[in-house]
Amino acid sequence: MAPKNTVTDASTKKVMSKGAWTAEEDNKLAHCVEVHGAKRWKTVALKSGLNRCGKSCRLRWMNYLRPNIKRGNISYDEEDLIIRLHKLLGNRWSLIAGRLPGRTDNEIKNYWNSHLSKKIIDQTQKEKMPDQPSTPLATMHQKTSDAIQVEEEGGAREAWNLETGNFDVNEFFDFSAEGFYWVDKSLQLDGDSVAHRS
DNA sequence: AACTAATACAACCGCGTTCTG
DNA sequence: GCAGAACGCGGTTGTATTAGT
Repeated sequence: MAPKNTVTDASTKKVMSKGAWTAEEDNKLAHCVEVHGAKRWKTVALKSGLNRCGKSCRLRWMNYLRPNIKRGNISYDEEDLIIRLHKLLGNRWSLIAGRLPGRTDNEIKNYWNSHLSKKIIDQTQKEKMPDQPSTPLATMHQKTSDAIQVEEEGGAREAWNLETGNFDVNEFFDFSAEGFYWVDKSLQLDGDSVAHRS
């Protein structure tokens, strides 16, 4: 029987390592990605000499080793943006991460699950109470809700399909350019570095 | 000091989508 | 056009660390 920290790769039948990455593995992976590029993960996994599957290599690179990864606390602005984007996009973490330079989908997903989902629930409960306190989170949450409500009531834009309850992301973002742009300016952050296109 | 619960985050897993031969 | 391989995403789990009792 294979040890607990191994897994058998379905395609090669090889027994692969799993679990936490060591500094040595990180170095090997980083070097191999430099040579072969961050695309052919099967090749990277093979050429690196690591006993890891391509999937694992990709994940490690994307979430930890990639250049320009921003580590550390999520700022107020970032948190604000995550909340707004989640309201619009739901659990589409990679899309949300694409809007936050240096942040990974995994990091945002973790942050949401451990911090924000709880905050939102607490806030929702408080909002049911009269004379709710005006916390920054409540304000931003309300602002987003208001923006969406205006869309619904105005009916000028049909991002929300009132019959089906469906939401069309393309009505809020323009994905045609690299990155994406706010179509709805009301949801743009103050001082947002990505320009609003009109 | 020891134990338990809560929290944070890295990594794994399964599945849908896209690519390639 | 099809099948298998590879990729990418979101959900979930595992574990180390911290806080509370």
